[in-house]
Amino acid sequence: MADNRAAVERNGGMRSEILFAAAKIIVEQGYESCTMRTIAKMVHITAGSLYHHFASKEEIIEEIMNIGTVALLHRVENVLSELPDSTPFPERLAAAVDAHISALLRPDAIYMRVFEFLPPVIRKRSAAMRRTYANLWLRLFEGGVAQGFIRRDVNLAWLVPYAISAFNRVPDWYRPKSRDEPGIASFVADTVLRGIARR
Amino acid sequence: MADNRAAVERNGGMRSEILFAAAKIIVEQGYESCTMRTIAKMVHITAGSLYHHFASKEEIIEEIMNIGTVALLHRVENVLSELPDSTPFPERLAAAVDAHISALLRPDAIYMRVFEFLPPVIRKRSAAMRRTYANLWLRLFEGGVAQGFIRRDVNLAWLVPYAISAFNRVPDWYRPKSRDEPGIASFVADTVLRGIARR
Amino acid sequence: MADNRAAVERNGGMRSEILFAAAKIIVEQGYESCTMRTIAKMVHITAGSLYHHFASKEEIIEEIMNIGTVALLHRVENVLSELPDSTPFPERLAAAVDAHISALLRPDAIYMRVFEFLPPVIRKRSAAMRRTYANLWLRLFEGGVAQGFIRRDVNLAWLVPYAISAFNRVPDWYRPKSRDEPGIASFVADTVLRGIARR
Amino acid sequence: MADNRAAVERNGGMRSEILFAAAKIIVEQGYESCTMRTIAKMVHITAGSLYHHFASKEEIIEEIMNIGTVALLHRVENVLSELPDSTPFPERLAAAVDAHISALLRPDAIYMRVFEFLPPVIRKRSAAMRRTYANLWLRLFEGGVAQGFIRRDVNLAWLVPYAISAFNRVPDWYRPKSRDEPGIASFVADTVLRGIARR
DNA sequence: AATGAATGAGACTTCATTCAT
DNA sequence: TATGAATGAAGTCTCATTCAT
Repeated sequence: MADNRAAVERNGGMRSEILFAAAKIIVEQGYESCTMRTIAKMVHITAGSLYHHFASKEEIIEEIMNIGTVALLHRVENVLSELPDSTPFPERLAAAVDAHISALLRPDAIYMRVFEFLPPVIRKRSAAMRRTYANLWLRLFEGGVAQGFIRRDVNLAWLVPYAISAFNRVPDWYRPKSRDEPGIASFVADTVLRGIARR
Repeated sequence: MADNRAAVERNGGMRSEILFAAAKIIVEQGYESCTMRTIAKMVHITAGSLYHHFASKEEIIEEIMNIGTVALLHRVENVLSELPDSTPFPERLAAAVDAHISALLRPDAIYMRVFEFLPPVIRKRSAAMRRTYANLWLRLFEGGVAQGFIRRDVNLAWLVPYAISAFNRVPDWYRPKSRDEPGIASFVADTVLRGIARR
Repeated sequence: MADNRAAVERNGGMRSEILFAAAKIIVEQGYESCTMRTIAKMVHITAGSLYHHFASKEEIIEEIMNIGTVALLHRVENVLSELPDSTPFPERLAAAVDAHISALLRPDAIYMRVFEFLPPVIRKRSAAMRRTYANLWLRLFEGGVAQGFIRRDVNLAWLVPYAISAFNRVPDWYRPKSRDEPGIASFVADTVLRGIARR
Repeated sequence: MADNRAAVERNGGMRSEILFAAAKIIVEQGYESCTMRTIAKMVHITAGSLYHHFASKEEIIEEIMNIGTVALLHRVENVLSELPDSTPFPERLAAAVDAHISALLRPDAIYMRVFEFLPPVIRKRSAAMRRTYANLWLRLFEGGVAQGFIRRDVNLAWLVPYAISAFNRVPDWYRPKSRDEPGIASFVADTVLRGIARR
């Protein structure tokens, strides 16, 4: 459930193996190294055989991108929806930031990290879904404003992409020491919260 | 002087024309579109002729990457060094953030923006120089701590890459309305400062 | 009976469905579009399943080609054999030309039209059968000579392929206006007859 | 001047070598055998190198097709324009038929024969030029009608494609015995003329 | 019979690079 | 310096065919 790899695996083992292999290559070696040949080699078939499972390379990449985006969206949505409605904003924010960042940091959360490695041209294709995700955060912050936790002069239209882009880059520079070190998500959530808090 | 194009121009006009062309292509069309042929076409020579100026494509890319990093480094260094030593940390931070972000947002600051478009494999080659830049920010923040503006519990080893990566992504989502709108850099500097401030 | 689809249907419905599908694709979309996959899709099976009915693509194509040639041969033979032996040559010629051309023009006469769409390499394989068909026409014309309707100086060895190739191309350029317009066959028969007639 | 290979050769030896090689393969082995690799092999370069001379395979094929069509058009046009205006229709027809057919029969007239080997989809691209050629023949026949050599009831809209398609197929079946045997063109011209003649 | 997955060859094309001129 | 032609590797993709299930 770290990402929906399990869900994918239900139908067509090879199909999900291919998606996983491609995602792994992208995150570990970069988008340029992700060719039909390298993907095929990783799942022990030939490049041509990939076309029995996907119509094109584009389809593979797009599917990976969407899996990752949807997984991230669902994960944060779920975490927030499990909190009582009465939960104060700081706690909600901490939970959401933790959901986002700790998801990215899991060694098996390949799909969610893919997006950051894709060339801009391709990224644009998931613009709609990314906007949905951004809206989730916007509503979260709007709740914070309504509850009086956020200064009224904070421009939420800037805050949302600023925050999300900062979250997304954490795996680039953060090397966890112990597997469950919670510190980094707290640090980020705390820094963001104080950055926009009233008082 | 937005970046050190002038400096480059000293040794051979064509050489710098090539670098500029390659950088422009990368930022405007993506790394994938930056081939020896597209570069050559932009400077009105043939692909083969590029090899009279550079030993390989790698050399071109690497040089661009370094130019950008060095330019950014010098820019922020200069801004900070022009401030009196007595300048309080908040002001220094604001100046540095503004230097970094507004540099990236200038339409002609091609070199500095290149880095974000390069594949990870290539990016790694400028790790040393990026570390130098990170150290500049580390010293800045350490000053803030020494002056008592930053909480002692803030992990600067996390803060620096967190902040820099957030800065670098601003051009991805921020579309300036008027040419000289200063708001975005202030917003970022302010949010960061409050995020780490004592009290 | 326009072609011998009925005869084919005796052994195995699927077998003839495949042949018909392949012929249809060739005539309507061109030989290049006729792949094992496109054939399979048209008969609602998979490409691999085709091999339960035919040993190879070659076999399919060759069979179609032969069906068409044989169908044409039989059709013209039948028309001629139904005429009384006393029928004068001009009438026999008109009947034969009509049989050939109007067969090609029928929307359902797929098999007979296939030949003109096949690459030369493949066409050559039906050379023997085509020669048989040519001989039919040769005998027809020899009858015309014997009856004194054809000038003695006409080289029948040239006339036969010249005429047949002209007939075969009619569907390329002739677009019938009404379904039963008989004009085109008459035109061709008339032009050929006058072209070789005595006096 | 049999075709404009000479003219082509003036600019870029390799370019015309490629065109000639491709045309040769198409006529001798069929369109299916004409791949970038077979073309390249014939001119002793690699497949990739072909792209220094042509942007795509399509460009090569189209150029060949046009060279052939134009060459045929010019050839017949020239022959007719060299005849005095007073030349009676039968003589004009004989000259035109001879120009067309004997051109096709020359061993070096590769380009002009290519058209008949191309798949319909590709042929359509030269429809305009082929129409121009058809118009040339239409005017020729209209002259015959005006001079009273052709029966008024002959449908010229049918006659033109009927005749041209018959001419084009001559190389398929006619094997010249001596190099300059003129018989076949006379035979065809004669047969056509009598086929449509008044009286 | 039928399928779905796989294959290996080969299709067109692009790329960084080399080198004689 | 600059070029234009060439290369070899690699890219995506299609095809006829095979075979265990």
